[in-house]
Amino acid sequence: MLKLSKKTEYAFMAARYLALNNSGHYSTAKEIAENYDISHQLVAKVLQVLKKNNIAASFQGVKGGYVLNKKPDEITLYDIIIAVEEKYKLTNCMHDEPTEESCSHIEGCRIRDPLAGIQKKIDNVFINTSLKQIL
Amino acid sequence: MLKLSKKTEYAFMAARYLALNNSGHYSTAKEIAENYDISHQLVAKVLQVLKKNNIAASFQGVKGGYVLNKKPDEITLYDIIIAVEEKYKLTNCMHDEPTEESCSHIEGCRIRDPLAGIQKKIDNVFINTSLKQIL
DNA sequence: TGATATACGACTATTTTAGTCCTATTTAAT
DNA sequence: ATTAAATAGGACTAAAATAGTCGTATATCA
Ligand code: SF4
Ligand code: SF4
Repeated sequence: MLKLSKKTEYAFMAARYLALNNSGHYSTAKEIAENYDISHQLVAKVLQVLKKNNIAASFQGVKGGYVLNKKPDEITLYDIIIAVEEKYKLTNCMHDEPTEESCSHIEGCRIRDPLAGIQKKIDNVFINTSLKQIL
Repeated sequence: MLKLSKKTEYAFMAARYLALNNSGHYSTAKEIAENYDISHQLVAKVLQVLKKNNIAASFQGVKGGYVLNKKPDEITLYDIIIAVEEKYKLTNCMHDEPTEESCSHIEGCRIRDPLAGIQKKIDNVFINTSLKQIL
């Protein structure tokens, strides 16, 4: 309930690592995994997603790895969350255009609008926190 | 990921209903369930918890039911969440005193403190929204 | 005494999250 | 050329959290 997924935590960690190690060489998934003591493969996937969303840039091959694509103060935690979590929303009905599919109670529901307001405020918490602030 | 549980949604709905129907008679779980088209039993449980936490008062028997224990502007969404969700926290390590039990990565983790700050901000979103504001 | 309500524990099913495994491709160094 | 180290990414499994049901006890009114 209102918990951050490990995926997001790993993305924060990885981005943080890249921000702190921007000197010349590319940082690898393995390197990051060992530094934070987390699964190599999970970090690898998260990095791939960060790359896809232009938060990081990647280089393949033996001396390959990742670097950040922007300055740490230009990347918000919101950017990272949105990149990594397809389902970041307080309720199901906030994803697609609301239908019976997304929530069977949508008909009689009277808390949708207030919750949308809450959602915005929570979004803002993450929008207003840059990667730089968690270094 | 950062989703409200149905339990919490039902608690919001139930509290809202009680706030809007405070005229004399006690509101029953069945009544609320029908009004919002949700499971009778789930609402019942949620109401029991609200009672336990002094957000609502209950009366047993044939003409029994529930009423709010405070005015809608004296009840925050945070109160309701805390009542209903034992595990409302961004990360596992924020629950008990952090040990290896709560998170195996706690040793090398460098994002715990920043996340604690985020947690407070999110708490404040719910603390600063009263039941009255979602009527 | 029957009907209707709260109270509450145990259980099941479903969904989401976390994590692993496997294979392909790219590239630097030997 | 070959090998080793890296990204890229799909398929799969395991574990945990969520959602929902069932059954039974107790209280109260008519
Ligand atoms: S219950 Fe209401 S708020 Fe919750 S998902 Fe359904 S429509 Fe949205
Ligand atoms: S990874 Fe860090 S922040 Fe996340 S639960 Fe473990 S200690 Fe807490």
